[in-house]
Amino acid sequence: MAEKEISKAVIARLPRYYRYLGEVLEEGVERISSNELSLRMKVTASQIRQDLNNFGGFGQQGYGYNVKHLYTEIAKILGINRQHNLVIIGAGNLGQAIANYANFEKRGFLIKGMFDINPRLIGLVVRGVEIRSVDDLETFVKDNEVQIAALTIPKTKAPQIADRLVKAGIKAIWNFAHTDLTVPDDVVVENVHLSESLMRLSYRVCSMQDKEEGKNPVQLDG
Amino acid sequence: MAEKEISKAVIARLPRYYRYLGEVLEEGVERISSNELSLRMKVTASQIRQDLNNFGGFGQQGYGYNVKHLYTEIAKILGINRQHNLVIIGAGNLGQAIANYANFEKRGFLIKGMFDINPRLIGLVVRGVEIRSVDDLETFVKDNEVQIAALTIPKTKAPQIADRLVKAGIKAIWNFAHTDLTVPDDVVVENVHLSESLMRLSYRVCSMQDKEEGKNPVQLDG
DNA sequence: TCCTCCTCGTTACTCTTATCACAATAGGAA
DNA sequence: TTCCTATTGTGATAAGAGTAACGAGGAGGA
Repeated sequence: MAEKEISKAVIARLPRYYRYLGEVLEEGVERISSNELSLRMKVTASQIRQDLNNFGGFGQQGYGYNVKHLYTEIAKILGINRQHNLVIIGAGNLGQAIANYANFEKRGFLIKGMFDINPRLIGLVVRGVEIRSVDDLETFVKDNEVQIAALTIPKTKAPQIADRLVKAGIKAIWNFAHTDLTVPDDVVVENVHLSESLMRLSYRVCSMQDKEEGKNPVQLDG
Repeated sequence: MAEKEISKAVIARLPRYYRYLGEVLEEGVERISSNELSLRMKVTASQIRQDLNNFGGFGQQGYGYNVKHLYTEIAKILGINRQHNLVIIGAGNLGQAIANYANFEKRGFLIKGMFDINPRLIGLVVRGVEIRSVDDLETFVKDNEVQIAALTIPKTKAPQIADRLVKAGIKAIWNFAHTDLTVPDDVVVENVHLSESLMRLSYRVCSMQDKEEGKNPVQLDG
């Protein structure tokens, strides 16, 4: 039980391993070596072996990894074999997009409720989930053992809603609002800052352009 | 023109600096030291100084950084002072959520068009942008000098659409499809894999739970 | 004008992360 | 059963990223 802390970078890669293993599994492949997987995923075989070894020896020398077994083991590690109850705060397009993504349910994420302040939306039903008033948030979270809240609301509203969620006993916030949230240590926040993602893209586009333009012109004293 | 390669980690932090500087600017603050900013952002002052220095000395000893100047310089670095023409492929909830986010336009991202295969959606107008048939994709991209495509379509359709975009001369793909795309070296792909983000969240929730449950029980032999 | 203090830019150091290399070992064939 | 091959698990090494420390040089007050 040495409970060695797992690096954040390793965790970040696990879902991708999981996705590729799922594909391999669908192809009917029974076993796979770290080398084969590394070719598909374009990472080094070393990294795959070392990453997996953080959680125990899933492979066998001379054989490789059993795809099905590894797939389910990673699911256990990620906790997507358990059920997570989820609410979505903000029933706009983004909130509805999340609600409509069916695969989340396959991974054990069960959307229990949606909330909004817009009276026109309240009462509507999205994929069998009713949109409720945020006034009922605390009661609902407690009654339905909700662990995770997806926050798809404007940044101005996000901090106060986050506070209310924390007080209601939520364990994690999936934050799409364009701001950083302050929460107690035992509450997890996973940020999805789309605007930052787009800015990174912009940087890379521009630096790519600069590079290509820089190549062509005649160099001084080339 | 030593063109030292900038680390990916540094680029990833720039949008966050930009966001905080924007807030500071709105507060009417004229100058800020790396130390003050580090307290707000909860990173070390060293890191801020070192990150910024990759792009030149924006500060002054004994004074700090001029907020407005630094803000515009980071915008230049990220390329969000230039205009980027954008199309959205997939006019579902996610595509519409992106189209509706007004701030993207402030950052120079101009949504030129939206595309879908669903005949019911074609012809509709979202925020002044008409939804078109994907049949018209190539022509539209060329005629409107579109650089960036946001891909909010199912993973099964994503690779072929990506190929078509690349052939039409697109420079970057903002990929929301749950798959990895293969593109030439001079095309940029920025992935937003929401399901992976949710799995990381799941891991952290579970390991937090395990930790808390592990603390409480009586230890064997204290 | 001069002096002191503040804060940057930069170098040195530490810690983390990724890669390499190889011994150990299971599988499969003869 | 025994040998050979394939491939893991892991310790050593290299690369990268983050932090600390400090000299240099304006800013601002006396």
